[in-house]
Amino acid sequence: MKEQKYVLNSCDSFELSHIFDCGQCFRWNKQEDGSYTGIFKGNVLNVQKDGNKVEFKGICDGNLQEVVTEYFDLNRDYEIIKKTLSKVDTNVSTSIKYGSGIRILNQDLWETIISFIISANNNIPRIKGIIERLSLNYGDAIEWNGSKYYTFPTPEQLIDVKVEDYRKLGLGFRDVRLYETTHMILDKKVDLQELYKEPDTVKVREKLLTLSGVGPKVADCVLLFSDLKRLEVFPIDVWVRRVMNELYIKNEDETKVNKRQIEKIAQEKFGNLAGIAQQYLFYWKREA
DNA sequence: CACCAGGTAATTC
DNA sequence: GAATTACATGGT
Repeated sequence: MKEQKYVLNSCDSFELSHIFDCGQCFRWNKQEDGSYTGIFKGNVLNVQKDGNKVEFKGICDGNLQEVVTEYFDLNRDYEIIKKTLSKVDTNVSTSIKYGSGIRILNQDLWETIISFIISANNNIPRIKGIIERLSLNYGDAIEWNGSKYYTFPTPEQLIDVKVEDYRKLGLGFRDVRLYETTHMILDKKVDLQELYKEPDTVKVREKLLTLSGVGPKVADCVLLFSDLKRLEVFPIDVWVRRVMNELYIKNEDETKVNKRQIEKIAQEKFGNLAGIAQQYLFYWKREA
């Protein structure tokens, strides 16, 4: 673990607020100076944007440039993606202008699974609080700039944690799900390393769905937001259902809109970029 | 004091 | 099988 710094001199499609506030991640917090500090994959990092320059500094195990390139998916050309998606229609084009600096992160698979199990029927401030308490209690402390940060606990660090312990941390009814899924992964009933090797997204999805507390929505978020990175996946939550109904279906009662219908439209309009389109639409609708 | 929050699983029809 | 309901917790 060593202190490192890396500066990116040109960066199209990179806005801190778009990336960190679009609902894909829970451990990045805005600082008073406008920068963001976060903990991911055992690293503590502060990201500051100044004009067209992005400065990354923090404590990192490997080479910071490589770590950042991977995590922020910097080798993917979002300008081309935005150009393609903008052609779909004016609504999508508007949403892209609104969230022009969004990038979908390559987050740790295990952490993403647990985080989105916690997200079920929950709100973002509370989700963040629960994840912080989990990390504080069971993760490793990393000191940086006079503050302590806590890594997200590994499955092994949770091996002896009981359902009641989770309940005390304020997890609510998700306590059992977290316990069961942790042990399914520890026992390799679902082998996370194997998931990376499976090219068929449908099969990976089926495997994720066997985990406790993982339903269609959570599985899709994991496929899209983790380093499984399946950009064709289109998670449907209340916001996405709302915006898709408003734009394309126009049913009187959005809660009654058929999920298959939304998936079909998303596939037809956005194809293998559906997940990215979902993020622009979600961010646009939630912020507006 | 109802109602909601990036749903899921169990139950019921 | 599709539709309904319980599930903790903290904030309006």
